[in-house]
Amino acid sequence: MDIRELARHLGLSIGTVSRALNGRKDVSPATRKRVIDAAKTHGYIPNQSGRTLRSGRTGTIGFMLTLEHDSAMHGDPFFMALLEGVQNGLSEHDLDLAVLLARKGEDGLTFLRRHVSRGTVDGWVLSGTQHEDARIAFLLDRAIPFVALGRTATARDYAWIDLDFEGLVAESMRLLTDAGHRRIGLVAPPATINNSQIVVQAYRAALERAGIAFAPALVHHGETDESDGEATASELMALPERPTALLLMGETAPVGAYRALRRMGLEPGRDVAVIGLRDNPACRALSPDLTCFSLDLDDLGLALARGMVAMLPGQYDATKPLVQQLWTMKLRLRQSHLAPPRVG
Amino acid sequence: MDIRELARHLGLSIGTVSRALNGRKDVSPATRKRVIDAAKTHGYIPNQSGRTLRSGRTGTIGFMLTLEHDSAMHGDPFFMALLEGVQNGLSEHDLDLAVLLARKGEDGLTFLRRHVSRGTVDGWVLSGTQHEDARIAFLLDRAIPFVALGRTATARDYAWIDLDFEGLVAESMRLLTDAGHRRIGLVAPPATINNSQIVVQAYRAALERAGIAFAPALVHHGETDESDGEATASELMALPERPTALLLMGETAPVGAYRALRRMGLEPGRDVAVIGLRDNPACRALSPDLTCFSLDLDDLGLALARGMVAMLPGQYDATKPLVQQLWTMKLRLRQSHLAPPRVG
DNA sequence: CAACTGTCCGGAAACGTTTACGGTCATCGA
DNA sequence: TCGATGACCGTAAACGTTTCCGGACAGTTG
Repeated sequence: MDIRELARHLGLSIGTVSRALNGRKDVSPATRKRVIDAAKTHGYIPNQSGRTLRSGRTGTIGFMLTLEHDSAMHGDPFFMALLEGVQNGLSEHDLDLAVLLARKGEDGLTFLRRHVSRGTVDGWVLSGTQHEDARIAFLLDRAIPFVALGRTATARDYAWIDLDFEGLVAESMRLLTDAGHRRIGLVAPPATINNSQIVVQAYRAALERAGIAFAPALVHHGETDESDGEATASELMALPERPTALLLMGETAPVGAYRALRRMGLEPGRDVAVIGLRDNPACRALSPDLTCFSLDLDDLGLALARGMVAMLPGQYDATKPLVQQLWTMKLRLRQSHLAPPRVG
Repeated sequence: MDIRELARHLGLSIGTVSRALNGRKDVSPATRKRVIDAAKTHGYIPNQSGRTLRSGRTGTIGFMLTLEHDSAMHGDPFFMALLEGVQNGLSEHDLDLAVLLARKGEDGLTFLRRHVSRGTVDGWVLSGTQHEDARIAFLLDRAIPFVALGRTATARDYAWIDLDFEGLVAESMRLLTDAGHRRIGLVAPPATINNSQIVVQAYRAALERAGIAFAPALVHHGETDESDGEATASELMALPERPTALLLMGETAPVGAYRALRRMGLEPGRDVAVIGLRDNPACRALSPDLTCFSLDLDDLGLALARGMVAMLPGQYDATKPLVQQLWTMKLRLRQSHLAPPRVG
């Protein structure tokens, strides 16, 4: 069933049917209703290729998932929950969400270039932003709508939403330094990831505020999944002057860290203070309960969708400021941070 | 840069350029090379809408994610890891993967109908198959290629890959009944989900084999996420004759169950035997270590991709049998199942 | 040498939709 | 009453690509 057939059924021209369905002017209310009813009963749904080819619009927003640098996301429940929020926000504007994965060995830029020239989607939600992110420049240069989940180093203006890692780290560090901890291990994402830089800066600022010297050995950059959490926790605790507290900026890193600590005969929350990143199922499974931060992913997804829609040609208003939001996460005080600053 | 411009650059016709790029006959090796080189240097990538409109092929496979009945997947790391495997398998055939989410309040069938008539993708990977799944019939009727992750009740023949829940439950039950457990609580997915039926059947068969009467009160159907795991574990343990063992068929249900047990003063693995479904980060965080089953999601994803590709028009061979695989999961014996069958 | 065969390429018609542009009425104000 | 103004609808040209068809030419065969 295509538009031609539907038009024939109605005794109308193709053009009128199209205008009626798309809510354009130059159609009488009576015929519009007639067309819409007929479309419904005949189950007519416009072919997307034809529509896109002509109008340039796809009605779909792409969520770019690279799995390239962020292997930490594999077992990561973060995105699954986020996606639903994004789709809900987009549904309000009759848009669909398509999560696109880069191919094996394909870097983010060629992935994006490929999909952009193919015209797969109308706009992009970017995640896992690097400190220097070529994707941002690429999209800005061609004026392609996007919103980034995460900031980057660029001076150029673009729409982003990011978690308030500064605040999160500052709050964690205050908690620990106030309790007397002076050697605090930090597990941060790979240095290329923008958040990693932010985390380390906030960490150093907190140290300075507390009058503690910065010890590079206490900071570890790398993947932040479970196995890496285990490996780096072991390394940190094997240091000659080992830390009395650990700050783990990964979704599942605490799971591995707990295991590493126990293997060394150390009990989290009693012998070593531990603070995690986000209150996810994996972290909720830990015992003693992990002190970490919580976040409503549905809301975050909704905000991303709204930010995205605001960038679309129909909605875009150059006079309005771009969406640039910092999302604070709420500290969940539990037991794992309670270990006193005992020296090993 | 479109094909017309590229053709002009080369002094060739559009048709020849298209044929050269698509590896068709009727092009001399010399000009083919010239065309391909020019396309690369000029960064020409065919527009997908034009291509699809004419050929009917999109070069994309859709992974249908409903989030409708399976809210258990929200915090579920299962799919994230699976998707990468699927994409890797599809990349071998130059196909892309698009994860499509149903809109809020949109049921699976209308979602599918919408995308099928829009021509979004060439084929589908279905998950969360219901016992009576209208999507299967819909796709079969229109001869649209698909592979389902999960079986259904239909007698019709189609491609599927499923986890061996029969074997998984049988092995778990044998473990428990051999140890003397006679009251075993079961937490299964909602009854509409096909796996739920299989699980319960295997559960009942195992009981019969062990000469134990079936007690309906010990079986709970419902969501199997963390909070539901907590709620149903509480319910089951509040029974007048409470179970001495729990079999939890959800990714994160054990996390909630552990919490529920401890709140009642019961220690998993000592006072109550617990067996979980899959060895994911959340379950690895539990202590005592959860006895459960492991599975290589990369391989599973790859198999899904291969099964999908085999259904595509170019590859489909009616003489070959459809992909219908049962994937066995390996039992990981740890501590949580060790509780003796003490009566409360 | 004629007829045939095959290789390589250009021309042009699709695919299904949107949308600019005219055209036909009826209505309205002067 | 007549031109002007809208309201409404049909026509046709795009959008970018694939693919069928036929033509030109060279090589091969009888």
